[in-house]
Parts: sequence; structure tokens; C-alpha cells
Amino acid sequence: MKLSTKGRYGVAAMYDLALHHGQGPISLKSVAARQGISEHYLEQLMGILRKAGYVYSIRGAQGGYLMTKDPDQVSVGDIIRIMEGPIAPVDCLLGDIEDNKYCERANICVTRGVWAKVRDSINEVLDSITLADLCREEKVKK
Amino acid sequence: MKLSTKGRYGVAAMYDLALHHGQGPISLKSVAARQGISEHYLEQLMGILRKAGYVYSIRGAQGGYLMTKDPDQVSVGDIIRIMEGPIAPVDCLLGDIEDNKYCERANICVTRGVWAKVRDSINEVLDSITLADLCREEKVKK
DNA sequence: GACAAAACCTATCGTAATACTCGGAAAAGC
DNA sequence: GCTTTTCCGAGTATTACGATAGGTTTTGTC
Repeated sequence: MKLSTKGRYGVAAMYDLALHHGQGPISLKSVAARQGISEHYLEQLMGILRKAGYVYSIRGAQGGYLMTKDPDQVSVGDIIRIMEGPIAPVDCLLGDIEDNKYCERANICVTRGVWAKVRDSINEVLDSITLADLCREEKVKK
Repeated sequence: MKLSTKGRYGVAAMYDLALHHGQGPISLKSVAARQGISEHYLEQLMGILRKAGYVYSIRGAQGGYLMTKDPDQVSVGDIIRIMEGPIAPVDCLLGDIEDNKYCERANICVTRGVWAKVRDSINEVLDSITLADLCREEKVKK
């Protein structure tokens, strides 16, 4: 039940952009340095976030990335799901309960209900926290 | 954020034993067949459950496995944690917040709090469901 | 006592995903 | 024109997962 670095780094990067929201384009290099992420790798991750519409970029010197929405409009769950795909502790939760794509007994399986509850509770927690919340916490810590 | 088959199969096997609780030793072969798990692989998993004290075994012909506790005394969380280790969406939750073993900035990191909340909510769900609960559900479905 | 059924044990192994790394092309400010 | 930056596609090393294989030991039953 581990989060991949994709999800973790994605949140870290978006959080970094949120902290600097309104200060013009933020270079990938500076984000990578502050958050301790490989530049080249982060590059790929920013591509995902860009294609998903959470950031846009300005190329060339003095360029960088900017958030498309305000930090209070983006939840941690949004980012995790973009980076890792839908939350699903087991594959059988991905399809319809009837389609048997991942498990022939999905409709009679009692453990499926357990995993569904886990999924729902994870999503609930992740959706309840916005990037703005994280920024506020940062200020409290200082 | 996937559960491994270890956890899934572990729960399936324990659930199967719970369904047959009080009916003498249940052979690994029959559990594997009912739950659709490779026999040899399940063997290894039963070893983990046995060493952890959740089942005991009777060797030889007509042998098999039995639960050491009643199904209402064993939660899904107990089994998952035995099979997969402690629930921790990120490694930095494993050590103390001060020991910096997994992350140098654990004590200043704001995202750490997010993952801790996720962990707690997963544990809460998993601990709230016992094998006896699953058995009751099975009967309702029939 | 032989036999078969079962648990037990150790080792091996193929596949796939993860987490990068590398090398460059294109864009844009100065 | 130079430097800074994003953008893109390919390659790669490591690891964990999910088994598979091949045996040994134990024990009930005929």
C-alpha cells in the first residue's frame, strides 16, 4: 500500500508552486532543488500535470510553471489521481461490478466491499485537503 | 496504492478458514481451489500466518489448517498488517518523526501530515471489519 | 507396514513496474 | 547569438511481485 514517488513528487511540486503562487513563472530547477527531486524526472511529472490542465508553462529564459487554478481549488486527491490513476487498492474495483473484467466473482465477493470502503476513505481524506491548507500549515510551522 | 496479492490472498484464505471454523482441519488444497489461488504460493502465505500465530496446522493425511482465534477476534487489518507489514503510504511514516531515517525533513514536511491521515483512515476501516463480519455478509448474499 | 495425503522448506526465476538517466530539440528573453 | 528554460523520446538498472519447482517430513488409513 505504498504511494509511488510520482504521487508524492507531484504533490510536492504542486505545493511548491502553490507557495509561490502569484510570483510569476517558477522554474522546474528551483522546484526540484527545494523539494529534493531529480530535475529530469520532475520534468516528466510536470508534463503529466500540464497535460491534465493543473499547470501551464512558459518556455525560454525566465520561463517556468504556473498553476492554472488557485491553491484552494486544488485538492491533494486531485493531484494523486492525476499522477497515479484512480485510487483502487485492488484492480477489481476499476471495472463495473458486473463486467467481470478483473475478477469473475466480483459480484459475489465479500472482500470487494472491504476494499471499496478503504478506497472511499482514502479519497475522502485526500479530497478534504487542499494545497492552500498545506500552505497555511507551512506558515504555522515557521 | 495497490494492495499486493499477499494481503488479498491472506484475507481470502483467513476468510475461507473462518467460514469453515469449527469443522476440523481445512486443507490448503481446498482453500486454494475455492479462492482461486496457486497452491504452492498459498503455502508460503500460510507459513506467514502460522508464524504470526493466526493459524495452526495439523500435518499428515486429513491434516490442514485451523484458526487459533474466533473469527470475531480477527480483523482484516490484523491480517493485512501481518502479510504486508505496517500500513504506510510513504516510508517516512515508518520511523520516528525525529530520526530522519527516511527523510531528512520529516519534522518540517507538511505533506507528511497528509500521509499520516491517510494511514490512520485506512487502519480505521480495516480494523473495523472482522472475519465474522465477512462471514455474516456471505450468508446475506446467499 | 506400505501408501497416500498433507504440511513444510529452500531455492530459483520471469516479468513488469519503478524511478530514474541521457541526449538532444525547440522556444524565448537579454 | 547566447543562455536559460521547457519539451520530448529513448534507454536502463534495480527491485519486488507472483509465482514455480522439487523435494522432505509427518501422519492417518487400509
